[in-house]
Amino acid sequence: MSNPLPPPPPPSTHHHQHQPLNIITPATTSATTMTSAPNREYRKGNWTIQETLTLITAKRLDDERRAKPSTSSPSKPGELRWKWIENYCWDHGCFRSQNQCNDKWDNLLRDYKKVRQYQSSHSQSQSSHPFLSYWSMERHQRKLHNLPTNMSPEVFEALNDVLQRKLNTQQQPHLHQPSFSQSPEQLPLKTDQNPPEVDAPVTVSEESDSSETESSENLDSKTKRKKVRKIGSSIMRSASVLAQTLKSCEENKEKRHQQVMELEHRRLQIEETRNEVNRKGITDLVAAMTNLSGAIQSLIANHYDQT
DNA sequence: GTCGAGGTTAATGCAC
DNA sequence: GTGCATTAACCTCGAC
Repeated sequence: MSNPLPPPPPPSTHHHQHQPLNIITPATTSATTMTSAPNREYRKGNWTIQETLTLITAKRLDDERRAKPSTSSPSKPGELRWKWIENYCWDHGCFRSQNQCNDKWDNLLRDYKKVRQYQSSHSQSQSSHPFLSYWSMERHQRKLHNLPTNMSPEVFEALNDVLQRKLNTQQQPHLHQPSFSQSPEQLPLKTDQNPPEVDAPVTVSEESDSSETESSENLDSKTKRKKVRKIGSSIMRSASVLAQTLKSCEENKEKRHQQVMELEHRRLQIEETRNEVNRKGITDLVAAMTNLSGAIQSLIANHYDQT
């Protein structure tokens, strides 16, 4: 578990690209209880999946840490959230700065939401042609749909987990709505939902916002749009659950009807067979009687001849 | 100040 | 070398 490698110092931090605040940070502002390095050389370049997963874990732990009201330090005054995450990452072999973590998180969320949006909104199109899941798409197909081309399932799952936990912890204190506290995979990936082509290639409904009794006089159109989106997504989710239930109900009804028809058909067949057997029995009986009477008659005739 | 969302830019790698 | 795709990083805005 422990990372054997020390922070790999990049050989040279020559040509920079818009370097964030802290290429080498004294970390004097670190308010976490974790590692506080005197100076750090942050890794550049693309994020590996392992780094990404570490970041996601850090984010989840940070959310949990902050969600607990009673714990020692939910958020110390002045504490920089992303500094805590940076420290966690640093302790787990991901040598990135807080800004890098923040940016990466933003970009991850964008991709995640695109995929989730696609999965949930297109899943219903089974009527005409089968829904092509993001995960079974080719690269170029993903591109066609303006989706990230290489989101890995592990990362998606991990993000999903974090967002679900967050959503649940946000909802629980206010109102207990067990209906949507499902397991991580459920919400976005149950692709059989029924989103009625609602429109708007907008970003995803993050959460079904519950506390919105605030005054909305000063909200500009953008804010309104966001709220409408949230409400819309809540309605969509409810509608999809309802549609799912109705659909399965309808399917069960149809199945039962088919079973009844099948039974009826079988009963008729049996009836017919029985009739056939009866008819044949009677015919045989008549033939036997005829034979018998013929035999009796010839017997009588013989008797008279002898006398 | 923090956070999320969204737009944008710059660096990088790859194919031709 | 050029064009394109990808992605890290920057920037702005609004909400809290």
